[in-house]
Amino acid sequence: MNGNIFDELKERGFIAQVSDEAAVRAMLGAKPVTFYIGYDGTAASLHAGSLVPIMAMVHLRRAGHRALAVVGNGTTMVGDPSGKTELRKMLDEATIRSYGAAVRAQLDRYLGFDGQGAIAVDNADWLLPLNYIAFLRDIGRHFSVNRMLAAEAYKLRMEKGLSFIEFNYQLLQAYDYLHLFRTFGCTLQMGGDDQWGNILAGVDLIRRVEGAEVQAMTFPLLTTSSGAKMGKTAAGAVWLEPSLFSPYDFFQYWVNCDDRDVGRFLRIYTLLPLDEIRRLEVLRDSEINAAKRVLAFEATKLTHGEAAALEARAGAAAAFGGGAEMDVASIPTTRIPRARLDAGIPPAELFTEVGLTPSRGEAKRLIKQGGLYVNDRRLDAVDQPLTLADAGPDGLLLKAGKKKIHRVVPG
RNA sequence: GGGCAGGUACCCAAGUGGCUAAAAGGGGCGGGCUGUAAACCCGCUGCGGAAACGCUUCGGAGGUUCGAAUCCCCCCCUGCCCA
Repeated sequence: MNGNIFDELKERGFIAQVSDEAAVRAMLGAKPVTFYIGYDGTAASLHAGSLVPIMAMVHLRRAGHRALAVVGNGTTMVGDPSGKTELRKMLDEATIRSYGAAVRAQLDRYLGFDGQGAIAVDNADWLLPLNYIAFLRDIGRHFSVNRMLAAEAYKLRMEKGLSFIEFNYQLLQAYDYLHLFRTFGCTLQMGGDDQWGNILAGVDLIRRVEGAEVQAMTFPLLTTSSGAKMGKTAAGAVWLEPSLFSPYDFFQYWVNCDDRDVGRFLRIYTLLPLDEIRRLEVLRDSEINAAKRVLAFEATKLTHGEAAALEARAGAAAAFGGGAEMDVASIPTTRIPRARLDAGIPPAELFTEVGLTPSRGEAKRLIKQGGLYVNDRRLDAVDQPLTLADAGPDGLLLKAGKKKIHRVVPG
C-alpha cells in the first residue's frame, strides 16, 4: 500500500468521527486490518444511501485490508432506534432472511466475497442462540442505562417513545463487535454517523471484557445540497437493484445532482483519482454537466457494471443530446400488440401502463399541464387515442416531463 | 391497572353534523426561465371518467341520522402522569 488509505478516505470525505485518529491511521498504515460494517436487511434491496459504507469498504479492500460484511439478520429482528423517529415495523423472520440474502448478494458485487479478504457473516448465527439470562449476566451488566438514555441517538425517542426491544439493539451490536473481535480479530468497526453510539458501545464492551483497544469510525450522513437525504426521490428510494430502479434511472439520478454536490459525490461515489476529480469539479456553468456525466457513468459502472453504464449513458445522450444520434436500443422499451395500437389507446392508459405515470388521473393532469409528449409532440387532448400514426421510425417515444422517457413498439 | 391527551391524505397540521376529496404549510410533479443545475414565477397534487359525474378515504368494527372525519358504543395503538 503506497500512501495511507486513511488519508485517502479522509481526503475523499469519508470520515465523520474516529475514536482515535492517530491510532487508526497507524493501524491502517502498518498491516492488514480486519474491519467490519453491518448492514441490516430492512428492504429487498440496498439503496444509494448505503453506498457510502460500501465504497469505504471497497477502498479498504483495495488497500489490502480484510472486510467483514455483517448481514444483520439477527439485529434486524430487533430494529435499531438510532435516529429513527418511531418504532420500525416488525418483520417476520422469513422476510428478514430473504432480504438479508438479497443484501448479501448485492454486497458481493462490490466486494467479491472469497472467504479470505472479503467475508460475509450473518449475526443471526450467533445472536439467535443466545440465552437471555446468560446474556444479561455476561454482557448486560456492562451497560449503563443512565448513559444510554443520555445518548443523542435516543433523544428523539425520549419524546416519542422507545420500546424495550429497541433499547436492546445497542447491546446486540456491541456484542457483534465483541464476537467478531474474538472470532476474526476485528479491530475496526465503521458505519454511518448515526451508528456512533452503537459502535462505541462495542468498543467499550471489548475493553471491559477483553481488555483490548479497538477502534470506531463513522461516515458522514450525506444529504444533497438542497437538504434531501441521499438516495431518495419522489418515487421512492434509489435502489441498487436493477429490477427496482433501472440503470438508466440510476445514471440519471447522478446526472441530475446539484452543481454544488459534484465534487463531493465524485470523491465518495467513484474510484477516480483525486487529481482527476479536482480537474472535473472546477468546471462551471454548462460545462459541469460533463463532470456530472462522468460521475453518473462511474457510479453506474460500479453498481451495474460497465455494459449497463455504457447503455445508460447512450440512452441519456439520445434523450438529451440534441437528438442526432438516437440510440433507441438503450431506451426502456415496451412491446404492445399491434392490434391494440391500431385500435388506438388513450394516452393516459398507455403512459400509465408503461410506468411513466403512476395513475391515469396523474397522466391526465400532466396532459392538461403540457407535460406529456409523444415523439416530441406535446399532447393537448386527454381523449385523443394514440395509434401507430403518432409513431416515428423507432416506434412511439413517450415522454413524461422532459426527463422520463419510454419507447413503445408494436409486437 | 387508574387518570388525562391523542390517532386526519407522502409529512406536518386545521377541521367537531351537510357548503369537506377534506384549510394552511412542507414535500413532490408539470410548465416557464436555464445547463438534463440552483434560485425564482405559475399551475397541479385520492381513484375512475373526454366530461357530467361516480367511487373510496379521516386508527378498526358497529350504531344514531335524510346526511358523519365530525355524535354514541366497543376495540386497537401512542404519549404524559399515577401505580
